[in-house]
Amino acid sequence: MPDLATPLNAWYRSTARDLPWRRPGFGAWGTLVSEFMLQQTPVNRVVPHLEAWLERWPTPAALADAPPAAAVAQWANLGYPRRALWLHRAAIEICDRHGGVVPREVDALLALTGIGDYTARAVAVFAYGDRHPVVDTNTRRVIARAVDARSQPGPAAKGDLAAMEALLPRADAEAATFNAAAMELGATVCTARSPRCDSCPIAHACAWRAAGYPDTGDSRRRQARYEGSDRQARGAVLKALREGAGHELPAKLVAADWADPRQRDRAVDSLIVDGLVEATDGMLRLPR
DNA sequence: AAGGCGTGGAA
DNA sequence: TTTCCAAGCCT
Repeated sequence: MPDLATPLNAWYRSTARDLPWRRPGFGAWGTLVSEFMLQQTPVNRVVPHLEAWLERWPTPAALADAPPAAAVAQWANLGYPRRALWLHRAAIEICDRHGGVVPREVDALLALTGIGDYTARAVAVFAYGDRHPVVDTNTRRVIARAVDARSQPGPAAKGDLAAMEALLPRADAEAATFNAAAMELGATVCTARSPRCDSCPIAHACAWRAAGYPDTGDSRRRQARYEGSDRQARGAVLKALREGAGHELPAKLVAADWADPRQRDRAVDSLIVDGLVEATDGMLRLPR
């Protein structure tokens, strides 16, 4: 396997996007919040919400002191609102277990609510500069192509970490840059559709290119249709509560115009199970 | 371990 | 219009 880090890191240093969480001294809390928001939400939509969030809650303690309803409401339309609830819980856990300081150890990060293999290592690497493999969907696609000569990655697997570890430079700082560079390449050049191989800094070393760009199939999961789904109904219920005064409304008025009333009720019930909604004597509200 | 979970922009 | 896709996590 040829060295990918030297050309990729050089490319990153000259062309990487200027993003808030890449500013020097951005801080571990900012990094943690950004990573929560970036879980399945595009970069461009995250940036303004991240800045507003950190202005309101500049520390884990500040968020931990707020009611969960405030976090869910501030999350606005970023999607997957359970992440707001999980981030709020993580802030409480950081205060309870770590004195209000975002932990540095991967195991401690993994033990926080809403943090998995990706986010734990992203914080340890990008906030603290430690040496770990950081593997997201971009990195998996870059490795699938450059190393495994496949057109698309398989489903996320534990072995992904070892595959990235094998490519990682020895020095901490170079390893951190390589982690970020692999993600950046996947996000801007080695994209899922229509990759820009002409502009790729590691095209000369790419196994997929050497093999003639074979279509090796696509094992990714298909997302269920959103229009008319329970998920869309949940979204409508939560949107109403977010925008209601005091994040509270008479149950009968919440998404009252939803076409299928039984689906609406099902959505409310599932939101209550998830802790995103509370019900008391005819009222629905975001969790206090 | 396969499926559920929001939202909006691009192709 | 429909489908795809986006710095995943949890159960």
